[in-house]
Amino acid sequence: MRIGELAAKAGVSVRALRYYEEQNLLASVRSPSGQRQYPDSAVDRVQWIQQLYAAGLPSRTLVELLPCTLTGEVTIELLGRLTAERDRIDARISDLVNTRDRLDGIIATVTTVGATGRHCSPGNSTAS
Amino acid sequence: MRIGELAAKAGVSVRALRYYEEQNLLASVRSPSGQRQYPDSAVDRVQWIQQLYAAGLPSRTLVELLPCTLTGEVTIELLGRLTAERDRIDARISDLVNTRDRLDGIIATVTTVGATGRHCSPGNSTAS
DNA sequence: CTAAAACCTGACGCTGACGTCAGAGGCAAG
DNA sequence: CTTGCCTCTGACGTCAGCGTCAGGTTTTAG
Repeated sequence: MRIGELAAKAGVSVRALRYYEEQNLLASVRSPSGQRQYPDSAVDRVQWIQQLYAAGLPSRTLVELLPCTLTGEVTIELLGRLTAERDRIDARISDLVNTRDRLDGIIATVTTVGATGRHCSPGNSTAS
Repeated sequence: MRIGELAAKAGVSVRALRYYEEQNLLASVRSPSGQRQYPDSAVDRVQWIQQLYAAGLPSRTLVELLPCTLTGEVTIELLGRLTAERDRIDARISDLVNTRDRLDGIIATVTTVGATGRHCSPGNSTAS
């Protein structure tokens, strides 16, 4: 498939795909005229890249870890990096849960509310 | 307290605090000579700001939501924004858990490893 | 009193993951 | 053959949350 189709299927922009190639995250075979050709498997790969980006991993890290997350072959250093990143994600999860719970607490104190634009505060459930 | 002390106590840079003020996230009283003065409560406030930043909320959103997360007073629209952000954080947590689990799966297939620099793959537990 | 440390206001620099525009070539349809 | 969409390679623009430097004032320690 060509780049436009891959972009559509993976839900990213064409620019993003060319950027991934620039970062050595995604390879392509070139047609005689220079157009990029991708196998079907590229869709999953791109989505996995997106997921790791969303987890906060920068492209440098992805360059190192992406191959082994797909082949399952890894050196012991890479395994260390892998578990380290996993732990960092774990930590971020904890932080987010913490923040969400705190927001929930705040929301709970002002749950009972009047009409649009009205003011409300903790003791304002059925306003006088 | 002055800005340097606040920075130290809150664990952020002086520059960050001035930036927060620029973004109307953190107010200060000025001494006659123009130096910023903060109350003790500013430490908690700054840490809360940091936590919300870490949760992915941009400063524009913080400007709207920060006051009511501290006073408990909120309009119904703000309550909507508040729960919306909570839900977005929830979604991010789900994504991260998903990613972490996938990484865990990958790590599990290569857990038993040999010496530094050695190669390993799923069936390589007690290498020959 | 003086030197160091802390503070001030601009204002430009940085990083990362792209967006976007320019200018040119490819490719199937009518 | 030309219309129109897709693709190509640069290369500069963007945005956010600060870092950092310049050049000057204020506060503090000795």
